[in-house]
Amino acid sequence: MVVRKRLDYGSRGHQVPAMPRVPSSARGKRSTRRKKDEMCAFDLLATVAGSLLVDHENSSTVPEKVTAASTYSRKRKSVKAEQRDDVLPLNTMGVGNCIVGSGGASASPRQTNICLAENSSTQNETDSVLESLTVKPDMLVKDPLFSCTKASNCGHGLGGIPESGASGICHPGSALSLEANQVQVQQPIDGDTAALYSLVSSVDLDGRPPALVSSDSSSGMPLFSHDKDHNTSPLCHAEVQHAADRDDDENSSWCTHPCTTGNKSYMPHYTGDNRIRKLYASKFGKAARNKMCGEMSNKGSKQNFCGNKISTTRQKVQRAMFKRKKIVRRHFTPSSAKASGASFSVEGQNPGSEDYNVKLRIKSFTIPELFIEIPENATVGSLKRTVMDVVTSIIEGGLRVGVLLEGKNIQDDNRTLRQARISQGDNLDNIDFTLECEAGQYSSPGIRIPEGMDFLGADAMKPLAMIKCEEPFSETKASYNHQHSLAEMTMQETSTSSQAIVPVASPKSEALAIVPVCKSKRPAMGQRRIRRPFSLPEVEALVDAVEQLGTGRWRDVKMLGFDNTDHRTYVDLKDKWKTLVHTASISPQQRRGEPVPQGLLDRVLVAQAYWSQQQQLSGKASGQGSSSC
DNA sequence: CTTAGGG
DNA sequence: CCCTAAG
Repeated sequence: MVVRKRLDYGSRGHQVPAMPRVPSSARGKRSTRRKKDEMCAFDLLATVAGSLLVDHENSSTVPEKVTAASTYSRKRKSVKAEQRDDVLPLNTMGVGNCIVGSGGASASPRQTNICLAENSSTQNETDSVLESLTVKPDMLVKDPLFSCTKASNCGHGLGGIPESGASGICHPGSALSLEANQVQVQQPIDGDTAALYSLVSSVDLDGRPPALVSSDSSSGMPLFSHDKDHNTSPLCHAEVQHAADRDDDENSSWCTHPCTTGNKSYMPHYTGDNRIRKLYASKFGKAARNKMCGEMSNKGSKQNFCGNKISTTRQKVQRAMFKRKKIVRRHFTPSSAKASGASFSVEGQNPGSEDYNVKLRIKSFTIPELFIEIPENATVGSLKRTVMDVVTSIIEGGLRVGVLLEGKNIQDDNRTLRQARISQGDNLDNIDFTLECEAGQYSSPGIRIPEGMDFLGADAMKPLAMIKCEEPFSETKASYNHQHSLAEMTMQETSTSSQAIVPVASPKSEALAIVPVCKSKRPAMGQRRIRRPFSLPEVEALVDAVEQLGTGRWRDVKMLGFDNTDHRTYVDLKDKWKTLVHTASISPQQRRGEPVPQGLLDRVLVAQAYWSQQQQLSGKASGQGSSSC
């Protein structure tokens, strides 16, 4: 193997003497890092997809008019996860029940199931190419509470790394649908259309009914003000429990102090000045920036706001390194989600009076047009995760609820349900809801499952998926069908209007699919790369390379052992070495993650000791001008 | 762009 | 894995 050397590396010898055994003392300094509470896709899905029951029991306590505006935008809250036991694995690929994102050591068991239902008859089920299949996350929650499960590590599959490799593409006609728990809300039958919107909308982003929003006095970060009108609408009887959305299993080795890892002794609320600034800047700042991007570009005022994001040239450079071989070929069109199959049942209807009970249920929630490019050896788990990320991205952007009566969109929010004839029994079967991306917030036009993830073969639960944004113009697109092309062209042509809503014929839904096109040049700017734990072969390669080259030449280490691995930068390798040294220096009981063979760890310690000694010596030598050793 | 080191 | 100062 040839190591290309830089010119300025001429002086150092590369021969590797026998390495002395030296007791290790290296102990990386570490710190606890709390993973951002990210909204779990499952929360979101359950939220959006929650069956809706409109019940008119206590109409007397209900304000006559509830406007949509009063409950539209809610602070997103996570809903306490409940264990569910009726997951419905429908994976037709025979993979069975696959949990996307294991809960790890988190306190509450959380899991997410996304089932893949195959709709197309054209694919080969025996190979593992997830091609042309219908992605259908299917979730059932049995009880009427607003319960949901979640994958504790979901939500941060962002910031993908482009990679070369063949990819398959999910059939554009894929539909993503789910059924979820029920949310009961009470609603006067004579309420406004807006009130109906509100009820649907109120279970949207936070998974909490509006009436309960303000009750969360214990919520951790009171950074957002609650809605003022929270008490104006005691309509919801959904029992919603909330809890901080933890990410307990996100104990990245490079950011977790050994003392704090085992016990989740995080300090969620502690923030020193600096820390608070940083946290705020990096997390909310980023989020805010992203939002700003969407909003500002929506208004066409400062489209390049995002592009000009404060970023040092170094960062750009470093990121550019990842972009070099970008071959992202997944495309996802976040079309509007249509809550289809809404069915109504009417109880005790009393047409003459204002007292009828109307039960209204959204049975499923469909997101048509999911384009996912999938490499040959992607796993089912990776696909699930991808879908999760996609859906999260969609829903996080905010959703707008529309009400369709007999296919016609009811625009007037102030009309009463009666006026809108929604109260009439004979057309209750013809009500649909639409959920549309709010303000074109969707920010992940590219998504991709990296290939080559399963070095060890088996872990379908690894968080493999990643979302990757790319410039719409960059490379040749894989050949999609017309529909895709249309969406794609649309994206390119509406560059100034990320809010543009483009009708796209959807094979799966008779209704018009509305595609809010969000096209910002760099939608995922600032997205964190997905965490990809080093596999054993990778570790071996790293150790090999470091043994030969030493610890100060990470670029060469990369070239020696990871030259064809785009997603590992030399910084990554350096970091991994750091963690390896740390891992090797702690007791095996304290180690987490994929166990590294002790033999390898021993080599790590030896190499580390040797090369650090070499560095010291060379430092001395150069300091003293001349010295031989 | 690379390294080194803190977060 | 991110960020950044410093070569």
